[in-house]
This record gives sequence, C-alpha cells and structure tokens, in this order.
Amino acid sequence: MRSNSEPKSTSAARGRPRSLEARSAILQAVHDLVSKGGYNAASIEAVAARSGVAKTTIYRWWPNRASLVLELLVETANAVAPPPAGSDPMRALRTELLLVAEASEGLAGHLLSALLGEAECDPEVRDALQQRIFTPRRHATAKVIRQAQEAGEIRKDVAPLMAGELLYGPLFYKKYVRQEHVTAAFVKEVFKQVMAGLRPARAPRK
Amino acid sequence: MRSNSEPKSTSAARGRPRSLEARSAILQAVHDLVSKGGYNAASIEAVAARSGVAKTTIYRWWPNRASLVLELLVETANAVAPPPAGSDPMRALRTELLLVAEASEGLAGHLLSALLGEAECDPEVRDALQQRIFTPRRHATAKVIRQAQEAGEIRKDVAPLMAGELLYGPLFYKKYVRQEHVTAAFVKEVFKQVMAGLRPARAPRK
Amino acid sequence: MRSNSEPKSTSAARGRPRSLEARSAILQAVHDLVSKGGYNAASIEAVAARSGVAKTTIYRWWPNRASLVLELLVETANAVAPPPAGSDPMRALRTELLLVAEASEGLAGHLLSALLGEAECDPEVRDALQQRIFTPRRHATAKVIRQAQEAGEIRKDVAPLMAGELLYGPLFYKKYVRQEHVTAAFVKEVFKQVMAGLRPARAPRK
Amino acid sequence: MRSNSEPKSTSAARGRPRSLEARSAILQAVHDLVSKGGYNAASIEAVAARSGVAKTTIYRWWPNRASLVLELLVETANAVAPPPAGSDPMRALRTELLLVAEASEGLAGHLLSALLGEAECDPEVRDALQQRIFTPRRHATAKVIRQAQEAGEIRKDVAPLMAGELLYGPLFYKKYVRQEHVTAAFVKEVFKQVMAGLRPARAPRK
DNA sequence: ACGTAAGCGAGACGGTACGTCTTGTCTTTTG
DNA sequence: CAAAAGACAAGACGTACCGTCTCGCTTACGT
Repeated sequence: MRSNSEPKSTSAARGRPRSLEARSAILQAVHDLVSKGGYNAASIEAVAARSGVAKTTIYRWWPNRASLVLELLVETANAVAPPPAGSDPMRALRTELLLVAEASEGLAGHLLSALLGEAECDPEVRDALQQRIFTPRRHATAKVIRQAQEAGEIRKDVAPLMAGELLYGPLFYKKYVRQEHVTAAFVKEVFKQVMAGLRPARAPRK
Repeated sequence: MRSNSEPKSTSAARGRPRSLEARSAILQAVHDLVSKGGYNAASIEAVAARSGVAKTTIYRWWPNRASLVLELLVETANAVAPPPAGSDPMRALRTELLLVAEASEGLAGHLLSALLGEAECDPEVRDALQQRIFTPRRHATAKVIRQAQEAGEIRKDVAPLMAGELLYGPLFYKKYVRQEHVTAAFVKEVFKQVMAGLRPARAPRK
Repeated sequence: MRSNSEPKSTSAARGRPRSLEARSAILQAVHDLVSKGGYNAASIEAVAARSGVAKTTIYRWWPNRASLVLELLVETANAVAPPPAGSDPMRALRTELLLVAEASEGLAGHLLSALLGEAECDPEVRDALQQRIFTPRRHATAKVIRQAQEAGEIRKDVAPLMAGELLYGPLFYKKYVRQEHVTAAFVKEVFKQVMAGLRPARAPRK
Repeated sequence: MRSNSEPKSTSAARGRPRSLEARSAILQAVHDLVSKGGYNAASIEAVAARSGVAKTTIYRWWPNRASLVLELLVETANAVAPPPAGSDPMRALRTELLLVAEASEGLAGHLLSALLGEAECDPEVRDALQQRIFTPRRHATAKVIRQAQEAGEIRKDVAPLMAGELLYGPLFYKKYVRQEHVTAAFVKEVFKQVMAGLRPARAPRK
C-alpha cells in the first residue's frame, strides 16, 4: 500500500502540480460520508461526487478505498490519541488506555472497524494497518511498560508486549469484536484488574 | 435476523415442504467458497451457482449474505469448540481457551472475521452475532469461572464476566483485530499471566 | 389453444368437479387487473393473488396468460358487439362498424391490443385469435355484404371478404396499429368514402 | 423516448466520446437476435452478451428494450421503404404501398409487430412510434395524394389523410392485426378497389 | 359407506431477465 | 502533465414472474 504523503523525490516536478485542495477535499468527503452513512456510504463514486473531484484523481493517488480510509484513520488517530508520554509510567499507561477507548467511540473507531472488514480480504490492508497503526503504538506502549518495570511497578518476568496484550485485549475485544460500547468505567476496571496481576508479588500498592 | 433452523411451531405445515437438500447444499457451497476464496468469493450468485440452487431459494430463507454465513458459523463453532464442561473448572477454562484459539485459525475464524466487517455496517448482523455467538459463550464461560471461584481458585472480588474479558480479550485482539496468527504458546502464556492476577492472594503459586 | 368452456363429452366426470366459482373469480380478476393497470398488471401471480385461487388451478385450465385473456376477450366481444343482423344490409354494416369501433375503445380494445403483442411471439395465440375472433366475424360481415350485393347496393365485382378489408382496415389500422382513439365521426367518414367506391357505377344513392 | 442519434449541440463534448462501435454492435445484435428468435429473444441481457457490450452501456443510451428496437426499426424502415417520390403521383402511391407491404414481410415487420405490443403498455413507446414512424410517413403520403388531386386523378372532396387511411388500412389490418401474410396480389387489388372509389366521377375507368 | 380420483389451496423450487449499483480502466478536452 | 468529465467492461445485487413440483385437504362419483 502506497504511502501518499511524501513529497516527490525528483528535483523539480514537471507538469501541473498535484492539487492539494483536491487531496483535502477528498479526505474531507470521506470523513463526512463515513460519519453520516457508515463505511459503505463512502464509495469511491460517492467520494468523487461529494468532493467535486474526478474518480481518476482518486485512483491516481490511492489504489483502493481501503487505503484512502486508512490515510484518514492515521491522521485522525494521531490527532485524537497521541502515543503515551510523561514521567509517571503507570499514569501514562492508564491515560493512554482511556484515550484509546474514547477515540474508539468516535470516527476513528468507525474507520478502524470498517478497515478490519477489508483487512480480512485484502492482505495489503492488513499489513498497512499493522505498520501504520498497531506496531508503532504497541511499541510505544511497550516502552512505557519497560519504564514501569524499571520503576518496580510491574513484574519483570512479563514481556512488555505481552503486558500490552493483557491491557488492550479486553478493550479491543469488547469494542471491535463484540462491537459493544466501551465506557470509562469498564476501562478503569480492566486496568485495575490487569495491574493487580502484573504488580510484583508481596508489594501490594495502596 | 431470522434463525432458520427451528421447525415450524404450527401443527401441519401447508404447501410443499422445505427442501433439506437445498439447505445443506447451500451451506456446503458457502463453506467451500469461503474456504477457497475468502468471504468475497461467497457471493449469493456464486453460492447459487455452486450449490445448484436458485438464487430465489436462498433469498427465501436468508435475508442477506451475512445471515447465511452466520448460520454456517454457528454450526461450525458448536461443532469445533463446544462450550466448556468438566469437573475441574481451571482445566475446563484452559481447554476452552485453547480450543477457541484453534478454531480461530480454521474456517470458523475466517467466517467470524468476515462477519465482523459486515456487522460494522449492519446492526442486524451485529445483534445476531451477539445473540447467537458471543452471549451464550460468554455466559457459559462465566459459569465455569464462578465454579472456580467456589473452589477458591479465583478471587471472588472479580466479576465472572470481567474475568472472561481478561482471558479472551488478548486472544481476540490479536486474532481478529490485529489479524495475526495465534499460537498455542501465546494462549498458554496469556492464561498463565491472567490467572496469576486472578488467583487469591493467600494461595501461593502451585 | 384449448377451448375451456365446453362441458366434458364423457358421460360422468369422476373426481371433484371443476369449481365454477374459481373460474369466474379468475376471469373477474383478469378483468379488474387489466382495467386498472393494463395487460402487464395481469400477471398470473397477480391474478392468483387477487382471485384467491392457487396458481396451479389457473395453469390446470389455461396454458398461459394469453389464452386466459383470450377467453375473457371472446366473452366480452360477443357481449359488446354481436355479429351484424337485420333486414337492411347497408344499415347492418354501418351499425356493426360503429359497434366495433365503440367496443375498441373499451376493455375489449385493451385486451385485443395486448393479445396482438403476444400473438407476434406465440403462433398458438395468433391462430386462436384468428379462429375465435377474426374469422367468424369476417365471415359474418361477408355474408351481409353478399346480401347488399344481391340488393344491388354493392358492386358484384368485389369479393365480399375484400370489401370487408376495405371497410374495417382503416378502423383497425388507426386503433390497433397507430393506437389512436377512434371516433364515431371517423368511422362514419370511412363508411361513406368506402361505400362511394363500392356502390355500382351510375347508380348514385342519395 | 430519447432520440439517440443527434450529435451534441454544444461545441466540444467533454469526457470520453461515445463509442460508435459499441452502438453499431448493439444494433447489429438486436437485428440478429430478433431475426433468429423473435422479439423475446432480444432481451437486454442477450443483446449485451452477443454484442460484447456491457449492460450499463446499453442502459446509458436507451431507457428500455422498446426504444432500442425502435431505433433499429427507424433505420431499417428508411433503408427499405423510403418515402414516396417521383413525377407520377399515382405511380408513386402504388409503388410505396407495395414497398411497405414487402418491408412488412421482412425484419421491419417483425420489429413493428413487436413494438405494437409494447406500445399498448407504455405510452412513451406509442408516442415515439407515432413521431418517428407513422406521422412522417402519413404526411409524406398525404403530400403525394394532394399532387394526385391537383392532377385530377383523385377527387378533391376527400381529405388526403383520410385517403391514406383507406389505402393503408387494409394492408396494416391484415398484416399487423390479423397477422396474416400479405402478398403483392392482395395489395394490388386493394389499390385498385380503393382507387376506384377515389377517382373523380367524370373520369372513366382507364 | 367407502374408496378413489380429480380439483383445489398453499407454497417451495429451478430459472430467466430485469434495472441498478459500484469497481477500476480508458479516452477525451481543459487548465 | 494533472485534473475534470464521463464512457466503458465487468459483475453482483435483490426483485418479479415464470411454469413446475409436492404436499394435505375437499368433494363427488363409483362401487
């Protein structure tokens, strides 16, 4: 799946330059259509019609609908739930979990949900999702978990990535597999129970 | 979404009776097509062609492709991973988790994956999945967890359904959201780590 | 095409006798449906639904829609424009022509129009129309024309059937080919002009 | 009903221009299918298959089967029986009548016959037939009749259009209503008898 | 009176064609 | 050379009827 954001590497692009208005009109149209009528409403045809852009222009830059939606998802996700950061790793983990849950209830949730369907059929979509969404975030999370381990807040005999699975699994399972709504209360309870298992033995906190 | 398996409750069905051969030919065709070419290959048109059944007959009994696939999924799931049972609740939980993981790598996994995509767009599919797949299994699991609590193997301050989320979340997250392969080793590790957190404080590790 | 009206020639029909209510309910339904929505509205399915009769019962007695409509047409035509009769042949011819024109503007016209379309594709329909509608009426007309010839009102060097063509041609051409409305004035003018040509030379009437 | 032949009036059509090969392949396919299997054989589906053109392309240019067949009819009719012309009006009329009769026995006859059935149900078809076939030809004939009246060959107290009805009625009645074959002998006899009535009283038979 | 033969309702079935929709490609002119 | 416009091939969609079939129930005649 192409990444469409990079500027041309060639020195001095010839001919008519790419229209940036077209690009943003397209992404805006995808946004609107998905918001209004779900993923299916955002057919390439409909996107072209709503954005006032020719179908060919869309196909010139994105190979299919999924990569188009993916681009919107990446932008949205980074805006709405940036990777965790901060001096207190446990707090950062909890905040991140809550932010992801919140984002899942919004447009980003819709987009991701829809892409999962496509990914099932199209391995390119699956790989792109992995590389652009899951892998970076999982590693960011693992880094924070490692910090928590250094600080003695999490047992060192759990692989950081595995700890991430335990933390995020229940949230994603409920939201994207069972497709139920996810509340802050649910996420907090998950965090509490998982951390109860990850904290070093004989060192009960609070 | 209709359930198509129950016999008529009325006393003496009038008219020509439903053809059972047609029904099983259809489900078989769905099975074959999904196995060979994925969910998209199982268009109603293709199912009709392969099964030698008229399209109208399919539409008579299933309102859309999703409910057709769902029916196959329910049958497959029950065959391949029946609800947990046995005298040793911990063993039953572990076995069930492994069975579900195994089933996820087979046809049932494909079917469920595909249905998740449809569910995103069609609330009827979502509800049907809940009622026919998730809810029964989650409650069966919760029941076993309650037995484990009675036996003192799991803390009593964790809601059984919540414990189920912790156990199954990582599996489903990896398989159906990230769409990675799931190994027995992964499932065993998840089971071990989650149970470490769920075991009562006084009970030293075995 | 079967004629469905005759009683069985065998002495005493065995089994349940044909339901006369069913027959008339069917014809009535055809009548209503054609009146309301044209020939296409009178699908076998619709006729069955409206008349409360099973499709099989219709197919038991009529091989197809056309023969069903034809039966209604024959009944209607004979009721609405019986063959010409009377002592004054010229008057009888004129009256008959006017009656046929009038009937053409009603249900019978619709039915015939529709059957012409079917006849184009189905030779059985064409033959049935010939035998049950056109041939009897053309010969009845020819007979009257022959009377007029005896009475010296029409030249004897014109074949009676040919004279019939000249008389009825313009009417049918306008009504069933061009599908325009036909007025009494038009018919009268046709009659006048055709008779002007058919009257014996040097014997102007009126 | 659209007329599909005219070029765009605007200066320089945008977008990909209409494929003329597609157009003629379609009409050719209609021709072949109707010739071989009658009007019913020329389903849109079959036309698409035989012409190697997509169904959508057909529907882009013709709203339904009837208008497609009509287009072929117009082309065929003009090729096979052009409007009457010549210095001798009586001769032109006779020739035209014979030509029309001859054309009626060929493909044009089939096409027209079939369209009459559609016209019964669809007023658009009826109007299109009127405007594209009947009206122009009837007026062309009326013009020649007027010439004959000027030349003293036909009485002036008969409206030219009415004279046309008398001439063509018997032919169309026999061919398109009764659906019998029409021979040159029949047409000649009709011409003779009708003209006998239309010739001025003073003009003795030739 | 009773069996048996047909008529009848209901409705499932294998088909065909419909007209619409979307996909992704192509061929033009315009900027 | 990009973009807009829009024609094109392909193919699935869900619907409408077709004409056939298999049921179980009804009606009347023949023993």
